[in-house]
Amino acid sequence: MTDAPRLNRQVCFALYSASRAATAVYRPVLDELGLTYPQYLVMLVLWENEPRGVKELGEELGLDSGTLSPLLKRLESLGLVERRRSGEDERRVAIHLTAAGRELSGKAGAIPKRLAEAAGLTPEELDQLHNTLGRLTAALHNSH
Amino acid sequence: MTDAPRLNRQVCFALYSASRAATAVYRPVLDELGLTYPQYLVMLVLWENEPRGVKELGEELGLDSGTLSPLLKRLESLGLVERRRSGEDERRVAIHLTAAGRELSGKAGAIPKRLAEAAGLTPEELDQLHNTLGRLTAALHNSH
DNA sequence: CACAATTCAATTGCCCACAACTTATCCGCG
DNA sequence: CGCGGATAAGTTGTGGGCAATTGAATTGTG
Repeated sequence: MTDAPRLNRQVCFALYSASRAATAVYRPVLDELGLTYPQYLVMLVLWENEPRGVKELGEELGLDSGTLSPLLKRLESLGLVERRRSGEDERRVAIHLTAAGRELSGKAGAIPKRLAEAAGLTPEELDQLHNTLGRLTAALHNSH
Repeated sequence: MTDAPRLNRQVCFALYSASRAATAVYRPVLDELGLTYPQYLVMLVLWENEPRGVKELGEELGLDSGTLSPLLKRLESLGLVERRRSGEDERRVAIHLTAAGRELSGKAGAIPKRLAEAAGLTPEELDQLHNTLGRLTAALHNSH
């Protein structure tokens, strides 16, 4: 018996722990904006390009309508977003930013620095981590 | 303006995505055991050493009683675990494995290989990833 | 000894993740 | 044209995470 399985359990657990630790660092900052971390991710996508359909958002973030529909309703009730049924295709709901939603982008701009500061890694290590995680995620998705 | 903030958003999102992708790979295998991923983590800790108090489990896994109490009740109703109020300190609840809980360890032994196979990374890369994630998590926790 | 502060587990309430299902719309093909 | 399958979004139900609170037991201190 080698200890390989044990190492792998730790890689998986390490991912799970690191991810929760990262969102915990974001939490107090996002609290000031009144956003949760997944809501912040949705806003990031919209700040890049809007309007977007629910399905498009889901493809970017890897989330389904079961997660996004209520989340988007909350963003709408916060006044950051508007959901409009598409005229051309009545099945689609286009998510538009409101003026308040667009404004929030400014306040959010300083946020990512927090993680960089808290990470305790060099820029090279962060870059390599990003690269490895990207390949890992792609491989996991392709493994059925 | 550099694109550093953008890179960092991506590192954070990459962690979140990779973690979900990893648990998605585990899900079908764990389904056969009737466990969720966090339940599996609790069982892993118990297989190493039991009985354990709720707080001890929480420290190993970084979870609080709000998460663990209902999870442990589910494990108990599955017949894998028993919760016994400690005699010496009536505040504590000791989590014991049942015979069925101990048996499950055998079936679970082959699981970690799945992630290794699905990961598409070399053992060296996995090792380095594990190391980087460990340091990252520690730094994030120390950053208040 | 007595009382205040601490500790442990559980509970409540909110939000996310995801499977399974529903409803409405669209599109293609006979 | 009309119908059958595909597609978009929403709903329901289960199980995490996590903050805040509660209640019970223990510990520390005067």
